[in-house]
Amino acid sequence: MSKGIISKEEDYSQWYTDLVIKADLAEYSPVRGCMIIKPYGYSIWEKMQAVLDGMFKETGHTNAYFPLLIPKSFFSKEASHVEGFAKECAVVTHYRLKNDEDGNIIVDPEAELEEELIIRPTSETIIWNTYKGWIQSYRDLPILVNQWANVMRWEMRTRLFLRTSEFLWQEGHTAHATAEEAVEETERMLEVYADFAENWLALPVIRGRKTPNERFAGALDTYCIEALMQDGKALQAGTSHFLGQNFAKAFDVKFNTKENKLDYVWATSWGVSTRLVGALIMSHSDDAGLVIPPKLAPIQVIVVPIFKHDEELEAISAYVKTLTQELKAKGISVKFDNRDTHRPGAKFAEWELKGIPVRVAIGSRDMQNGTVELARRDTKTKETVSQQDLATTIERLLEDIQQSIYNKSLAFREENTREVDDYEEFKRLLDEEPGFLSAHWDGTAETEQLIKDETRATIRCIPLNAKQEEGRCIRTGKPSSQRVLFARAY
RNA sequence: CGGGGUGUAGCGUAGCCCGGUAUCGCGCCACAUUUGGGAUGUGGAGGCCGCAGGUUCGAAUCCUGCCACCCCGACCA
Repeated sequence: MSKGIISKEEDYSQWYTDLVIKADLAEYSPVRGCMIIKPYGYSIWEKMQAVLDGMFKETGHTNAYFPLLIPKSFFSKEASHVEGFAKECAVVTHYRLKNDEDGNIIVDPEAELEEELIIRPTSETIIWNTYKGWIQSYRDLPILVNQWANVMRWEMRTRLFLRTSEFLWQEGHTAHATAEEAVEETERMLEVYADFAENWLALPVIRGRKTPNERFAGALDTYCIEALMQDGKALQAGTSHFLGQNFAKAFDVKFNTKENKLDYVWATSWGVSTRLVGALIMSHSDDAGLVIPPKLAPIQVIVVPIFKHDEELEAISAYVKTLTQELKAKGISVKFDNRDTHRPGAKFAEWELKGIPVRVAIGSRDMQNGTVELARRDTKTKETVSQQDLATTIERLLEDIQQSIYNKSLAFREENTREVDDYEEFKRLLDEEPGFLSAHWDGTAETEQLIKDETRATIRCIPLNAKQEEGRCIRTGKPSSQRVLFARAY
């Protein structure tokens, strides 16, 4: 176990917080519910952004930017949307401060805004207000826009990365001529997220649809990817919404069809956030610190020299310089930790805490033998290998780590996904062996709510690949045609 | 907003009942010895004891008010 980090077993949620702080990912800010993302944490987010952005471009999207502030009146236009977000909006009411008689800074009561402005909790309203001006004809469609932005939702209970009042995300907003095309887009982007989660985050996810209760405010259908964390709780890792014509109607966005008829535009929106950093931490890390999948690690290889004298360090440095060039030629990022202020053991612990996938330790003995000590973070194993073709050895090792982290997470999820047909057993499992529970549900919001009230478990999703199977609702015994996934969730 | 708790050095804390300007550890700085898994020794710096009043010769300690944060619940990517 690492210094200053409580073990996962003892207190999972404290373990998570310790890790975020100790690994230098983020810290608390002076403002409640907001966090400071530190350079190391931000560099992970940047890697995610770069990959996702590439995927969005690949699927035909382009980036744009819409304002942080949204006129309050925009919000009231889509009824369920207001209802969903009203309780957590920060509102800007004034535009000036001044000094009062005592010299204190106060809000200038004279500087009240005519129309209050909402700090965006999401951008559908301002975007659809804008799209109205962009769309007249089917020839203007589709519009495939994404924006990278911050948003604010005044959360009551916050946790670093998982739920903060302000967070960073991307939100895609597309406009289409037909419902089919919009649904296709919704599903396409869900698959982009699933692909990203599985092949980059090494995080297996369930693709599914939300129940009406859990839908995005203003959506006709919400698709999601759900992941299982190491404590058996579920985490929604990304969502993609089919918005139907709701926003087009609210903002009066009509277009001329090919048949020269007037119709409302079909919409989608989809997003993932810095919550993914939290998902990354919670799914792979251990008591020694972070475990970052190689494809997202800001530094993939750390090289630690072991030396007694400057001459030894020089000899090692010369070798490391060559190695570094070879690794960089293969697109592998590497850092040489030649600080003389820390001893090797301290460096090992530090880089383990930060989750660097591969460590190369090299001392005089290795230099004589033509070897290095190669350690992998995920399994904490190490072996002595030849310097011959080391860059290639490392390249393969990184691929192997990426795959085995994924396999491990997948095995964990499979072990902790259980089919249940008895309500008492359902409740027992939630308490004693938390994970996904696959159970029949009668399809009503009432039963869903009842189960939630009684067990604190929610329907995470209706899996897309679920097989049709006759059964009886776990709570009411009414007939059901397929299983849905329940879990306690973040 | 309800229930519980905590504010003392960068971090974690002792002291508070029973008033006398603050303890210990980590970290930090200097020097020396060290370096194949978190080094050791010696010396040193660092505090408006959350804020504002009050009681008192004297308040981290007692009293009053305020503020902030954390944990548990209702809301959520």
